[in-house]
Amino acid sequence: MTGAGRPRLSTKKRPGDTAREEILDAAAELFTTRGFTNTSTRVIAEAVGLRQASLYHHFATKDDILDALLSGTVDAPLAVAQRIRDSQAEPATQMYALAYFDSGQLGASTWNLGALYLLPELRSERFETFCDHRYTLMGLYAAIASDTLDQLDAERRPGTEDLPFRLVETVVNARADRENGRSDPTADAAGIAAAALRVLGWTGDVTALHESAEALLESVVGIVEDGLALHRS
Amino acid sequence: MTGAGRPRLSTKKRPGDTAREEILDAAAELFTTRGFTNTSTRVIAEAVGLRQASLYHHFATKDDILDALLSGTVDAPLAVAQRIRDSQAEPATQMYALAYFDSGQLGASTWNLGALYLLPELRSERFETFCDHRYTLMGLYAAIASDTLDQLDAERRPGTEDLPFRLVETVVNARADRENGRSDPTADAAGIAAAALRVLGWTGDVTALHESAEALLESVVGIVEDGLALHRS
DNA sequence: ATTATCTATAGATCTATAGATAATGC
DNA sequence: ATTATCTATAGATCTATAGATAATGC
Repeated sequence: MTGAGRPRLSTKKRPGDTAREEILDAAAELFTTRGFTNTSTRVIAEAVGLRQASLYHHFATKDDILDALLSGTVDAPLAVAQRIRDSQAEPATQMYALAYFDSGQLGASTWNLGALYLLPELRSERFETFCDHRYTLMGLYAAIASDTLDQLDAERRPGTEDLPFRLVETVVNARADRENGRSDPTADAAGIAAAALRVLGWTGDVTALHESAEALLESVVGIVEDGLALHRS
Repeated sequence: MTGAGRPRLSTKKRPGDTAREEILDAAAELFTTRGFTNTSTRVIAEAVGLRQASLYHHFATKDDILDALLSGTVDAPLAVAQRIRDSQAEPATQMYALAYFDSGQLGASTWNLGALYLLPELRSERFETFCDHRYTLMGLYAAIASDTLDQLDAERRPGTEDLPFRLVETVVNARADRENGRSDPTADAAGIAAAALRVLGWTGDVTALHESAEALLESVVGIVEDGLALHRS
């Protein structure tokens, strides 16, 4: 696996099977801890054990590194959401499953990349694809939430169907504050999923929902992961 | 009010009674639309109609500008939260009032400064005071949420008392997405406040709560605004 | 005299490109 | 021959300071 090419001056410093993965790992840490604009290509290269110019063999621009990282965070949730929506499960089960899966991912990923979603830089055309995917995911959340509301047939306030998505996103903020030294008794993935349903007006028992959601996810996540792995290779 | 000092080359371009206010207004727009690190002191000065170096007569560093903006967003909510907590109102009324006031402010402020809360730059010592104030506010939310949970005496999941604060913060994300061209039927302040209570397990009628919260705020906000104005002068 | 601006600039960046070099693979 | 690295550098920034200048205020 050492392969062709002039050898590096430095030994390997980052996990990853390819230079590309090593770079993404270093960039993810640096972007989340020091900020995107504040992280120079030189410090990324240093963290990997490369010279600054060598990054440009793998990524044409610094924006491309950011895009690769962000797209990596939305592809899996989007595929899962689509399969959940196409399933025959009850809306409430779909809602719980989606919120549970995503808040689990956001909470457990190596770096808190969700903290980059608010970057004004993302408004540039370069990130249009990523933003489209994220908005599609948001739309699926709203659709499932809307189905759930229909079933509960409580009074509907405008905007309520956006709240489950927003609630899941708060995992990012809670994690950022925790990493800033704030010791928080943050809600876990099941707590967020349950809250997403309460926000929609669900007042029933959550244990049964948790079970059916787990079953739904089991039938969905395996297929998605195979699909993504296939896509990558 | 033109006052002493060499005249500017440019005419006035920003609202504000003092140069300081003009600078803060321009910086707020630029930091939120182009990012903090990505906004140079030169473009701030240009937006105000000043030369770059002239900024330094009013702020010693660029960080000081950011700190002034951020502190401005947390001082009023913190004062309001403290008075609400000290009031004799029911916990649920306190919770609703606080969430209602803050999401109103976050949604209606001229610039979406809340989008800057996740900046890694804030980890530096320079912003310790701001972060402390924000964490104090978070603590007051948690305390009021905890009182509300006690009164509802439902089963308590760990982390639930943090959710109202997080839910209010989502106004920032919804607004950022809306300003990015995403047309959202976002929940308004009353919608967020009601959701904050549902998340805690409140299933009762929200109309009465809204009324009592309005009354509580009326008794509290006037005093707070006088206090802050006094403090400023 | 004090104030708020101005001009000019030092010194330190930063991104991306050009072209050389040292491996492997055929 | 191809690949992945290296060295060197152009050109464009950016923050903050030094010191001059043109008003008002006393």
